[in-house]
Amino acid sequence: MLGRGAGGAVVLRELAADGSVLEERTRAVQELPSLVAELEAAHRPRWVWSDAAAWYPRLLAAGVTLERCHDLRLVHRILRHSDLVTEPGPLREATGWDTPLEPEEPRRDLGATLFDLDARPSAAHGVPDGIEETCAELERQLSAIAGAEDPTRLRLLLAAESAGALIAAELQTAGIPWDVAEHDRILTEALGPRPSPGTLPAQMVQVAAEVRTALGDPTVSLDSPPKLLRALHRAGIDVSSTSQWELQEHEHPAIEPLLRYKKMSRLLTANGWAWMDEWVSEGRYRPVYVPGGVVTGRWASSGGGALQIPRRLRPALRADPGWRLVSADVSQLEPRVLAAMSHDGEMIAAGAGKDLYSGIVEAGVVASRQEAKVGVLGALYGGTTGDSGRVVPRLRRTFPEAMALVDGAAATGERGGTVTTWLGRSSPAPEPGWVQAQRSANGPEAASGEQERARRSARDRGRFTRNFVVQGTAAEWALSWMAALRLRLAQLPEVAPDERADASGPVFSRRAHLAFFLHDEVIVHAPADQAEAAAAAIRESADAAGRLLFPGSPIDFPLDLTITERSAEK
DNA sequence: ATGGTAGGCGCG
DNA sequence: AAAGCGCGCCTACCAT
Repeated sequence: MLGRGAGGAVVLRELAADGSVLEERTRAVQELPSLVAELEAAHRPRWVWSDAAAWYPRLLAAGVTLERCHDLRLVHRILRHSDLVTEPGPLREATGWDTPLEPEEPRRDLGATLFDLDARPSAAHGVPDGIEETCAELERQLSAIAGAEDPTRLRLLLAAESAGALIAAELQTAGIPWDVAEHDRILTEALGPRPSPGTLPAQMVQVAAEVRTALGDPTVSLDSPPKLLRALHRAGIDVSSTSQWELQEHEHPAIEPLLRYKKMSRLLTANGWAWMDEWVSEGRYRPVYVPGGVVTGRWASSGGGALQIPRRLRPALRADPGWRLVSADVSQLEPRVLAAMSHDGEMIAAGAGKDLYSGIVEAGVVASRQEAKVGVLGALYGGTTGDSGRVVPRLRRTFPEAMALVDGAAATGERGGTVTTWLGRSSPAPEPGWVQAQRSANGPEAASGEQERARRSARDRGRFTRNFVVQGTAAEWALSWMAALRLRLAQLPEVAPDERADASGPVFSRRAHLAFFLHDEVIVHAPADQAEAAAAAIRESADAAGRLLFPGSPIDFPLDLTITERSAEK
């Protein structure tokens, strides 16, 4: 266990399995990496600390990686809400362990403040990290886990979540190998050459002129939705917003160039040259990942937009010379997870060894893959209208167990209840105001408008809980996948770093490492002669994750996997 | 000037 | 208004 001691020192406390203290040492923070490395090599312990985001980057910067940890902050957030926890003790009260997930300012200067205790993100947002409070929190958590309804399952979740905390820090340290020249080429092709600051790229200027001509309005601003909307109305285009999906329903010479302008504008403002200058350095894009940042357990990102990189920029993701990108994504992760959770034999069979949507077509439920996809998404999201509304009832007949699971989750949510993922993450309880509004809308004096609002709000919540169990369990599968993969990659031998690969820092320039994660997709950056081994590790880890979560289930999780030098747009 | 919100759009 | 989930980020806009 690591915690802060008096005078800025770090206390390292070794605990036995029964919680008794074996040994305690106090060290200056500069001495921490070497001591931790020594103990890691000797014992492979589970490191307990307040917050991996606070402790681990400095160890990584010193070249130290760890196998396992227990992240008190992330674990607390799960235990605090989990319905599996029957003896929560003080865990459900608001404490410093429930602080916001992310630092106020994304930290992109890991080197500068590496050994500056007060600059640590935890200090900034108040996670307690003194050794005694760290120890006390661990005791509370262990006791809550031991008393839980299904401690084995919960422990899987907590271990996976903590592994995710290690992985997120490692991803940021390693960075994504990013080809600035290719990025610039894509921008230049789409927008024209990089303009001087404060001016628009040439091709955007030209397209904007086309739009203004077609609208018969030489000065209208295309970047202000209200002004643009009025100009559209003046030109006889009857839209209620300026969004692309509404615009494309209309016939007018201004529409096509306007949609083109919007695409260009989006690319420039979200991932243009300014983004490149801010987020890419030394051939690495280093976004900030926020494990557990989404209520369902998915990761979020903070700064750099790691989870929103547009597909058209994917070719800028390029392996170092002599290295490869091994990319893999899971086909239809969420419906497969649902099939396994609900033991729906028909749905498991539809996806067995092939594309699940095609399997649904072959089962005779719908005529086309597109229908199958829209229907399944409607089932997961609670769609009631249009194409998905038409298909969902048929899915309900063919896949009764799967549909009963999500329908049940929706019904629970509508009643104000909480739902729980496969491994034990529960949805937050509704706000007291929500419960009150539902109660009063059901009372005898409720106005019809109030009733309608309350019903809509109940249905909204039902769609949230419906999706929560599936999205959350899929996130658990993905964490388990990455956790297994990380350990397998660590078994691959180190190689001699070349000059360019040094950009990954002292640890990851010498070995295959995770470089990117996006909900159901990973990219490993590996030396070329280890690419096949890395691919095998990715596959084995996916199988392992399936067996870990759903032992004995015939469910499979097929991957699309490629080994390339440059990421494909797809 | 600063801060919060909404529109819009990128990702799964 | 994307028919139906979860996010983050940019800009314009309006309140303070």
